[in-house]
Order: sequence, then C-alpha cells, then structure tokens
Amino acid sequence: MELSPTARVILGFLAVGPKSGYDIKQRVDKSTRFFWAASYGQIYPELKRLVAIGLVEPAGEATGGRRRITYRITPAGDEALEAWLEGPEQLHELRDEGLLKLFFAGLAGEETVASVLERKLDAHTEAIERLREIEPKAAAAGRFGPLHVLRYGLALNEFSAEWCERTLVEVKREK
Amino acid sequence: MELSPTARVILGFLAVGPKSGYDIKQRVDKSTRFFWAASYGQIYPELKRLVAIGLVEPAGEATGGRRRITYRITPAGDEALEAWLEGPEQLHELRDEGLLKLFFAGLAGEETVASVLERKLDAHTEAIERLREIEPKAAAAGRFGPLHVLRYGLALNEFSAEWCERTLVEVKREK
DNA sequence: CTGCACATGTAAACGGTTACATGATTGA
DNA sequence: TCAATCATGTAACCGTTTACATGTGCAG
Repeated sequence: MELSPTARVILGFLAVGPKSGYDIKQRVDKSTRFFWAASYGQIYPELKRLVAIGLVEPAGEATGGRRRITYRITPAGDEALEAWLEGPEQLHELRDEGLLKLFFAGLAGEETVASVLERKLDAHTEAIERLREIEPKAAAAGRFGPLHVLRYGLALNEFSAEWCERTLVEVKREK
Repeated sequence: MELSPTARVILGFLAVGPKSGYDIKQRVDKSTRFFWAASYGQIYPELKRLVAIGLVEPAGEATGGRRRITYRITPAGDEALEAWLEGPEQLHELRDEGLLKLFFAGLAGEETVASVLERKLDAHTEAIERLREIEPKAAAAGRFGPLHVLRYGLALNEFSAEWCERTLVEVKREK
C-alpha cells in the first residue's frame, strides 16, 4: 500500500496526535514546507481518501463553536507510516532557478552574474532569518526530528549564503 | 513575455549554439538536471511553441543521414533570455523525502532515525561521485557558469554528507 | 457591524513524468 | 541481421497550485 506524497505528511502529523485538515496545513506551513509542501487542494481530498482506505478515521466534529473535523490515525495507518519510514526510497528533488541563471549568466556579462548571485544570497539570508525565528520554539519542544531538520536547514542556507559571498568576491576580482 | 520553466533551459542552451531537441535533452541530463530537469515530453512541444512566438527558429533539417531538426535562437529570443536573466524572480524548491522521514522518524525509534540518515548519506555520496566524474570536463570547457554551478553542487553534497555523518554519531551516542 | 481568521471544500489549469509509437542508422 | 542508439513526437496520468465558493465566530 504505497502512500501518496501528501499522505506521507498527513500520516506523520496525525501520528503525533489528532488534527483537522486546517491544523495540518498550519503545521506544514510552519515546518516541513521548506522541504515538503502541501496545499488545501491536496490535504482535504487526501484525508477523505485515507479514511476510505482505513488509514485514518474521523475523531469527532466540532465541540461547539466552529465547524471542524478532526482526524486520528488508525493502527493500519501507523503500520503504513512505519513501513514508509523504513522503506528505502528517499526522493530528492531540487529546482533552483538561481543556479540555472548562473549556469547561463556568463553569456550576458559579469554584471548579470553578480546580480544573480546577489539575489541568491538575499534568498538564503532571508531563509536564515525565518529559520532562526522558529528555532527557539523547536528547541523548547524538544522533539529530536523537527529540531535537527531545522538546524540542517539553517546550516545549509548558511553554507549557501557563504558560497554566494565567496563567489561574488571571485567574480569581482576577475572583472 | 514570461518564459515557461522549460523555455528557460531551452533558450539558455540555444544561446550557446544551435541544437536539436535531442541535443538539448542530452545536455540537460549531463548538467542542469541536478537543479533543473526537463523531459522529451516537455522539450519537443515547447520548441514548437517557441518557434510559434518567434523566440526560436529552425536552422535546417538533417544534413544527410538521420532525421534531425536543429533550432537556433532569434534576436527576440536573446532579448527574452536576457530579460529573464536580469529579472528578480529566482524560484527555489526542495523536495527531500529523507528530511521528511527524519522529521517524523523519532516516533519510530532510534534505529529508524539512523537508517534514514544512512540512506540520505548514501544518496549524497553517490551524487558526489557522479559530480566528480563530470568535473574535469567542465573545468576543461572553461565556461564560468557551468563550472561554478558544478562546484557548488559538489560542495553542497559534501556538506550534507558530513552533516549526516555528524548527526549519525550524535544519534548513536544518545542510544 | 465589519473585517479578519477560522474552516472546508471543489474545479480548472499547469507542469511534469512515463509510456507508447514510429522509424532510421550504425556497429557488432 | 539484430540490438542499441539516434531522433521525434503524442497521450495518459499524476501531483500541485490557484482561484473560487461558502459559511462561522470573534475582536475591535
């Protein structure tokens, strides 16, 4: 029983505790979105599919107030999640338009190369700031996975930012 | 005139010199595929679209032998390419299933965490090997962009591999 | 009482991969 | 002569984003 891409995040978050589709989306946006995004257009239909195949079950509607449907992972869901975690496949895809531009920027002159690098540097700097804001919360929560993944993201962006700076210096020296 | 994602690679490679769709695919697979992939299913239709809007033109069919359609970038195509290179947008997307697994792997115990890290390490090690094989060729070609992008890829994968190793040690120490 | 955040959902469009179809040429 | 590679192309499918539709409850 192969899990769809979106099912992987959903089951993961439901394994931590029952949540609504809305909840899941909020969590994704504050954590996994940097390496695994999901939109409402995927989450809501996927939740229904997961219920249909018995990996997830409704855990009661709104306790008073607002409409709200909470879901809980089933034992079958736990099994499927574990099977996925232990499976060998680990897709890795990168789409980096800055790198693509850099690849061709030589055709347009050194100024273009420099501005491409500067914008890539900006993007990494911003990412670092956003991740630093989140870090204290992740550290306080004390869960191993989220914290280490966050620190990896931080370190990776710092590495990339420094690489952009070094390469910028090199480009300007050659000019 | 916004360039479609695939049009960006196509125009870039055609700016270096005339090529067929098949050529472009080969080049992509040997270079940009690590951060910007493209399949025949996109390249051939996109070439036709680019001809239709005048950014690219046919540069003659097969000189004897095999069937083969070569394309050349037009002045309008050069302009569009430069406009794209100088534009501010630089999409950056990452899909890293290893990180997603790591995010949740704590739920399944430390052995799962370790095996997820080991497989991520393997993936980066393999990437390093593949990139090292290509490097001498890129260095010999002497074009700034491709060489620096390749070295960035190499450095990034080395960084990630080392991070996996360090984190593995940490995980095993805690056990 | 108004605007914002909560909350769920669907439809259309887009971008991409994969599989399939076709056929020519080259080298073993 | 047979397999591999060259070479172009299309159709089906999948996953994803975006825009839209609808309505609730709370705070100012």
